[in-house]
Amino acid sequence: MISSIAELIADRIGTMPAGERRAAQTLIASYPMIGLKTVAEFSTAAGVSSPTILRFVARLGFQNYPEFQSSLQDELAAQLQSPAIRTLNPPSPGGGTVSPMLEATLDNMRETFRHLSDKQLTDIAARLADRRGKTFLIGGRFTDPLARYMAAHLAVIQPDVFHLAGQESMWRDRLIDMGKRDVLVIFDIRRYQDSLVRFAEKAHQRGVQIVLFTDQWLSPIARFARHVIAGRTAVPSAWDSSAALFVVVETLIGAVTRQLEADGARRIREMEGLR
Amino acid sequence: MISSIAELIADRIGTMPAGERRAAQTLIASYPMIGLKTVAEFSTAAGVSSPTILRFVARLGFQNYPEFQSSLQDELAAQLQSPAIRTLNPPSPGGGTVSPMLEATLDNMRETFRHLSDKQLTDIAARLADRRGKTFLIGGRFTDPLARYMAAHLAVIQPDVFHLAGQESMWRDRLIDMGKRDVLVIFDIRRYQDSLVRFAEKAHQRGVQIVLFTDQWLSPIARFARHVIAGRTAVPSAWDSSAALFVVVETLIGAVTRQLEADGARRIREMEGLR
DNA sequence: GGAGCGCTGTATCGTATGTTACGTATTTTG
DNA sequence: CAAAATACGTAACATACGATACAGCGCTCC
Repeated sequence: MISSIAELIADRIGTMPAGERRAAQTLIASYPMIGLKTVAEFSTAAGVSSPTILRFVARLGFQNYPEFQSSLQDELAAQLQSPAIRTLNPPSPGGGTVSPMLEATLDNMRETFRHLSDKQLTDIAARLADRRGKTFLIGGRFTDPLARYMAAHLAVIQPDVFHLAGQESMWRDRLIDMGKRDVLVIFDIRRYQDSLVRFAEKAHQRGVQIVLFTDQWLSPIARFARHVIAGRTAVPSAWDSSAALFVVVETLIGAVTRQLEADGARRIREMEGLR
Repeated sequence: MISSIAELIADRIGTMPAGERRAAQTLIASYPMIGLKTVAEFSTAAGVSSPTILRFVARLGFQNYPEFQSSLQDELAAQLQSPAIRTLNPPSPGGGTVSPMLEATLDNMRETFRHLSDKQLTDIAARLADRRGKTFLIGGRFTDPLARYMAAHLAVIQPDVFHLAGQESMWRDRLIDMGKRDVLVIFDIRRYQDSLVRFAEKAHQRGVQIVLFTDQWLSPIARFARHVIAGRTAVPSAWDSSAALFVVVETLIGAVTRQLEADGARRIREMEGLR
């Protein structure tokens, strides 16, 4: 079974004429980067002419050069999605139901945070800690618990935190309370819910700043969002995993808490007194 | 020091207008593959126009689009040569908010699963998949979302799944419906809630099998529980972390789903039909 | 409420890129 | 050794890609 272009080349390099063989060798030598550049660059790097490069990719079975490049890109993408850690850490023995799931989840978290800068998080935290406006949270079918979780914590350290739950008509009417200074935190992963998209759009029209938690494919709500957090969700299971997003939520809760330290502490003490 | 384009984006995304920010977000979401494609593909993926993409790369400091692509390619090449060193998000200096939190969370998960045998999980999954009895789920102040999350998933693949919410008096009365064949899943971490303990005790007296999700210090409910899952919760934050428990929940959901494969699949198809 | 500014998309343009045709060189075969 | 076939490069071509000018729109600030 031939799965990569590199293998394909190794398979056919024997039957190639001299010029094309040089092309093949230079591609293998710095695989696959040269193949992503232009035909002209490729040809000079290999010391042959452009048509030779084109004949080379044609011999590999591609209709044209762009198709060849797309194939290389797909390969790269697949390679990048399964982080090196997985190949370095042997697929832990036993192979029960636990390990693959856990490993994938850990990878997801690392990947998610790799694409998430410290600055972005502190920006969002600052926005959430800004007490001039209200904070609304809402989630989809399976992600609403995340919204609840976040709301439960934020509500402890600051006022005006509202989790939008129940019937759609219920929270749709809350739009009337939302304005420019307010923040709407939305959780929406595949399959994206129309009702949420509509809600986000209307909120956006009212000037509400939207913080979106979604998957790597980005919910259409990203159109309206001020901040987008894209978490990895793929795991060897029938379901998508929200664990990475969950960890981001906890991180954010921690960051907001730190920013509200002074006020928050007093508030918490008061609360304790009320219990 | 800014070494990667991803960092560059994170640094400037705050100062970008809406359209360019969408470009930035889509690039980050599937970094860096989109950036290697054509402007047209990039723009449609981001839902903006081509000029916006070009303005975006210009704002990042590149003279033109090809220069931007070359830069991405160089980054990729460097990354591929030393897979072990992932330079995207450097171990944030100055002890940022991200790293310690994430590291602690990952450690928690590894520790949690180290003390959790495959057998224990499959046992619990089997119990939950047993359709002769009903399944009730309930959680504490901050862990109730976990119960909801689990309930939302289980309810899709089997009938008789109930999340106990609302006023204490509401779910206390549901005790009347619980019997020997039923399972009660309880989430309770510090500070343990008296109301939950009392509820668990009464359920236990009625012969209900209790599955307890708690922290490493074990809620008093462990006395009555048939299965106890102890997750690590310590993180460098003002709050405890439920992330490890969350991952266990997802793992369990996956395991139950697998056990109910045959029935579950038909059930899901039926549900799809109803939508 | 009006004027100004900044952002965004449409339409157009120039050009770099991939592609092809053709002539020359090189190798192969009878 | 001659003749044919194959391989390769040069040069012209067409397409599609990135770049730019311009107009419409919304927003902010007087």
